[in-house]
Amino acid sequence: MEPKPNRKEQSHQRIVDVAARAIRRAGYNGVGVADIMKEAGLTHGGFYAHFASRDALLVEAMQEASRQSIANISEGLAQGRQQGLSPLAALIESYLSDSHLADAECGCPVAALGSEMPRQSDVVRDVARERVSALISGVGKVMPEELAAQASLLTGALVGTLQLARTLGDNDGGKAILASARAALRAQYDRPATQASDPTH
Amino acid sequence: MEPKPNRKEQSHQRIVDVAARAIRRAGYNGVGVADIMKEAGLTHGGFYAHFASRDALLVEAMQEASRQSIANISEGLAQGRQQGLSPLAALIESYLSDSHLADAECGCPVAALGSEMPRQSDVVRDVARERVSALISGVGKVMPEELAAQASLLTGALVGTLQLARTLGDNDGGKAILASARAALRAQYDRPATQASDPTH
DNA sequence: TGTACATCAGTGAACGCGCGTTCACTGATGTAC
DNA sequence: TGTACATCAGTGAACGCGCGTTCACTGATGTAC
Repeated sequence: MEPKPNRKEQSHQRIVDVAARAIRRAGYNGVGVADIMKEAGLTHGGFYAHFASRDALLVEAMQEASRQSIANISEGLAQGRQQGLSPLAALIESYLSDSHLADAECGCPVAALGSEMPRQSDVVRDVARERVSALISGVGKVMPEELAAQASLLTGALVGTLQLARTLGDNDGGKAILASARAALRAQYDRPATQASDPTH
Repeated sequence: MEPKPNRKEQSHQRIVDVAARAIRRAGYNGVGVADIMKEAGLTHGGFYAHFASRDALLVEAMQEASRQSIANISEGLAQGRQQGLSPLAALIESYLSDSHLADAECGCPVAALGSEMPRQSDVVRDVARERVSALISGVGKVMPEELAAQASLLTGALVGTLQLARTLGDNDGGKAILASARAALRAQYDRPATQASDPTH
């Protein structure tokens, strides 16, 4: 299928990789085209041979960031399984981990960019919407069936709690919030014998 | 104490009011000094007679936005009480209401700016931290005592869920998430006879 | 294997624009007499 | 009540800078013979 990427494709991928990290570190508006090209070992003039516009790069960067984040989460689930955790417990522990607090650059783009997504141009917002929907349904697949109706709430809780912790700081303040949220979520969702709750009430 | 604001104080307050809405609508970087002054009926040249820098305005705008948001939430609690809701149920219903989804400009600044807060300059980030802490403790005061340990998790859930809904859009997609989150939260937290859960497990 | 040439990824100077900030000036407000 | 003057909030032109974008050019890659 994809035998060996040629020189241009390698450069393209390098730019997208750099941008995927840059937007999570500094926000959609936080890094310019010239910075990204420089970090990729190129000069800014060549940018438009790879992308029609800055927005077009943001779209690819969002997709790449999601790909990386999904891989990270999958790895967290696998590690949790080895430790005897349920998939849901492993998700909670890895998403709300101290390392995810500290390393936004390689973490979930929805948490890193949540409040900025509604304000982006149409193409960027479209891909953001898609990544949010995918995150919610991914979280839902990790939950036991009788709790699936709470997938969007749990997703919101994970994303929001991480943001609050990051605002308080990568120190005791932020870590304390994560620890308390992990404990509360596991007490709620991850009891061995879960009595089904009725969300329609 | 404050008998009657003179002309300059009136202008100052008008600029801060405009900015408090602008940052929630367009983000910290979304509106320039000139735009804000224009919307306040002034020209941009006079700005630095009121503020030492753009950042100084952002600090005051954050505080004003929080003041307004706290007033809105208090009003929601009062309305909920009239309808026979518990304080916690009223908070959930008003924070995750369709009108809060649609009207970010007048809503909670933590939800509107959550992912951008960690990236601001020191002074802006300091006030953001303070507002986040105040929001968490405010949420805690509305919760029954045995659930107080979950204040930061619930705050994260409210903030994150609203952001996800806003990204999906002020339409069926966003509204559906809010409705499901309201139902799930009230089923979890707002049962008439709450059996205390043990978050320390 | 070696040479001639076409292709094309990347370079770097330049553009127009909007931003935060500065400053000399204006014109209204309010006080002194 | 009316005039003269000081104060000061607000004006608008100008600044330097960084951004996204364009484009003529360079130099390396790879194919044809």
